[in-house]
Amino acid sequence: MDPHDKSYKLDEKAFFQTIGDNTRRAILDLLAEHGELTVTQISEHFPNLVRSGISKHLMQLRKLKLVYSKKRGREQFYSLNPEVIWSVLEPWIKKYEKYWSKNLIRLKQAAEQTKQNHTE
Amino acid sequence: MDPHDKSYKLDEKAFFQTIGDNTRRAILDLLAEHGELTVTQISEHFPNLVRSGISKHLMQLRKLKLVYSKKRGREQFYSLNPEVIWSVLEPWIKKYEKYWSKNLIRLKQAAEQTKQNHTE
DNA sequence: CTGATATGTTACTGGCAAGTAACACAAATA
DNA sequence: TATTTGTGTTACTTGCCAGTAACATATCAG
Repeated sequence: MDPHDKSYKLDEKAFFQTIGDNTRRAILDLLAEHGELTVTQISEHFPNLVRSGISKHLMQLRKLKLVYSKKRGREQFYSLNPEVIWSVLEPWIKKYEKYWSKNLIRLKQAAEQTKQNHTE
Repeated sequence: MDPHDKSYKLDEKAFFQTIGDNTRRAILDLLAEHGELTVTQISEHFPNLVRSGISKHLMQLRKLKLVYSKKRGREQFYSLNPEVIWSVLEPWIKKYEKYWSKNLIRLKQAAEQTKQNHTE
């Protein structure tokens, strides 16, 4: 599966199974917090796992395009790809939106505050 | 977020693993569409699976409280519990909200339209 | 009561996925 | 050049889970 293939469509099953793993969800959290990290830097946060295992998790996240990855020298830098995460989550959420109007109103307020804080 | 903090990942893991299964996600879709269904009615939508397997899936959804269940006579009726679904999803989403302000703005609009259509 | 229907439970099996170890290879460094 | 460092790959093992079959229990119909 080519991560640069534009026609590649991420399915819900693969997505939810992927983030159903504690280690991969923790990796996404680390990337959300630190922005850009190498494999070694990520591995240092998991002293109970070997580095090659972390590398395998990162390859899965890459395949699903949940993370960006670019190589500089011999180091591979990973960072979050929130658009893809949202592109899978949003359609699934919207199927239930008729039950969730009140909750979405609350989320809307959070979004507006965020927009004020981040005028990017 | 500390990936070694055990308290934060328990519910999320079970939740994402649960909806990572195609059959269980399809069951939730059925309940979202039809409102309230018995085990037999749900099973009829899965001709390739035996009924006891569907019952096991429903028990998992019950255990996580993703569905309501009430017994009438010898029939067990299941329906969606969207509040619990959202209660797990929202905190996870919010960790990335600084990346998602634009997306949340769009979702807010959907929420407001929904509120107008369902004035409940 | 007798039998049929609706649901849940348990033991079992096959397949998949996480983790590891050992290796391969490229890039930096001495 | 030789060596170390950073990353990815492969074979292997282990544990878990979806699905099934057989059974248990409760409720309804005749």
